[in-house]
Amino acid sequence: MHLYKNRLHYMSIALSEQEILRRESLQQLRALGIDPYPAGEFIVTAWAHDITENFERFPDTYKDVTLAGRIMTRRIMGNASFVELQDSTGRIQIYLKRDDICPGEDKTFYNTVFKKLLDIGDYIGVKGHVFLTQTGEISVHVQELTVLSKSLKPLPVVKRDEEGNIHDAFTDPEMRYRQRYVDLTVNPAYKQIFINRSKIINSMRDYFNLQGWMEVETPILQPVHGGAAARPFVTHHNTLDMQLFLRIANELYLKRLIVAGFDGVYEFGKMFRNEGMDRTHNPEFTSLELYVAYKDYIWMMGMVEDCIETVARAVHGIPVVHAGANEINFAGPYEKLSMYDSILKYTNIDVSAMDEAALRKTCNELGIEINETMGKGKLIDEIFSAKVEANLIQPTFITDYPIEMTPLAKKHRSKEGLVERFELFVNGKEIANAYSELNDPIDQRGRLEEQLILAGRGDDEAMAMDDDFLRALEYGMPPTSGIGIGIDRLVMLMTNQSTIQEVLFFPQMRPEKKAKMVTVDDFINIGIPAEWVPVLNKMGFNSVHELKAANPNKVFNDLGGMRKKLKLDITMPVKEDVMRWFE
RNA sequence: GAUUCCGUAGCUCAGCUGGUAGAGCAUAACACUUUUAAUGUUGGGGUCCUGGGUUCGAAUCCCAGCGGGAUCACCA
Repeated sequence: MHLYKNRLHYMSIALSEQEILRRESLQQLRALGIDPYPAGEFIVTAWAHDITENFERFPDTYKDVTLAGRIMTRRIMGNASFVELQDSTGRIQIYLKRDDICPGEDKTFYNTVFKKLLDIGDYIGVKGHVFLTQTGEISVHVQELTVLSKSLKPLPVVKRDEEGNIHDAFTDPEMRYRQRYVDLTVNPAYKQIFINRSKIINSMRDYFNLQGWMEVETPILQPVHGGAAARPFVTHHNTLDMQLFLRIANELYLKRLIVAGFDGVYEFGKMFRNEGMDRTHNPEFTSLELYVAYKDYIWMMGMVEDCIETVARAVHGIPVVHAGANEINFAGPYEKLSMYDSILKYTNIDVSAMDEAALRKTCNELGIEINETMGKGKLIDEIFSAKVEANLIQPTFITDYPIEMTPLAKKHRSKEGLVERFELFVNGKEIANAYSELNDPIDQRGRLEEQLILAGRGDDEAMAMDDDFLRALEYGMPPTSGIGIGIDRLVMLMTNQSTIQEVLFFPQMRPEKKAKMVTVDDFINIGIPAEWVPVLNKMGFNSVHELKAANPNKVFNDLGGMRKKLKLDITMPVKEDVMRWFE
């Protein structure tokens, strides 16, 4: 009890005035016999969006409704009040009359509980009938009100005027991302992005399942990080005493499942790459990987056209999507350009026959920065990135990449030096990457050995050797086509967002700065009364060490000042005692 | 990692060449039975991000740190 009291006392200094008031309201609710956090089920029969959409057509269906949500605004006018209630579907105005919710003599529930003890952000349940106010707003006339959950921290209040202009918007990206729960409460329009994200993933899953392909899960903790070119996160397993990596890709495991005899396998999963963060990169991101046996990359292009169009229709009803200033049409077929042809088209330079020296010269002429570690494939990629990518607004397949860039794809069936690979570009960004998968185990071993040489040259993204994967290939993998789709970027495209943070509920952030550990016991041990410890903390002394470094006379004077300022009803220590703290 | 801008009340933000900390909303009190950015009157609320420095005096000027945004580099 004593400890509890101290904690309350400590909090009352650390909390804002409004937070203290809400805690007091909480106690008063309990004192009135109202549980601010009731345990029982509250049966909801109606939702805001449905009522505002359908009330005028079917007024008779809304004569007895029960809904639940948060109080978002209150307009109290004496013995009648208007409240905007927000539930998962939207907002609706509710109308409360004192004598309706307090039919007897005792008006405490309206005058005290509703008017004084409830706040913006509190969850309530209401039962009543839907009607039209004099000003024509669909509202719920409340007969019964139930407190469902008390909110102790004030929500930011976002106001909208008649023209729909937003005032005092909650827009600080740091607060929005760190406290997504607040963001989505006061900016509910952002919920649509995440609803659409779910629709996108579900429509793809439905599409794949309809083809008879199987959803699988493969290891996130991997002893060898393979399947992509990126720096990994490293961790350690205690029992096995071994280094493990968080996967940068799942490609090699899915191929093992094709070896195992499945015709089609796919996985939606998080990948982890220990690299930069910006508006298109988060350290963990979601990819979809799909592998289908007996298919090639040409077949895969048709599958992608069909699948992505299905996704666009699932979200928007039509295959046309707005992305920034562009209008993108996902109805296939999409334009197909070989990598060399695309460079020819946008630069008038034919790089198809160039050797490494000629490519270096071309890069220099185009003003593209290069370095010695770059091989032929990387140089071509640099030219492509700099001169072509941004032009690819409508969905475009770029096909037939140089072999040096792509150690896991099959050699082109007819063109020397190329592989059977395509990437799908939309709105200037890569959305998907697909191959006719390399299933020749000897060729695969050779290609991974070339990667080791690149690594030796200083390329820290070169792929690692995976002997077990090679062993699997040696048993035999059927001809297979595989594809990877960056789900976050697909969602960005489909929801017209320019930053990845907007399509992730909890984007990676630096850790919040924590308040220094307050060592209450240490203060008490040197003779400081417990009730004065929070005051010292408030004055900025978070450890005994910090306190002892201060001027004892000033501390004594300041204690008096704080006592007055905070209107504390605690005994002032005598000066001799304070001086003793510093011995 | 580089450049640049920012950090003031619960929220959104003012605060000039340095001189006692401001507004709107929120909050508290009173009034008000169909309002809707409700209204009217009256209050309370601040570690001006942190730490140094210059100065008689710093939210303001200088330095360092922390945190965030934007642009660029690497990457999907």
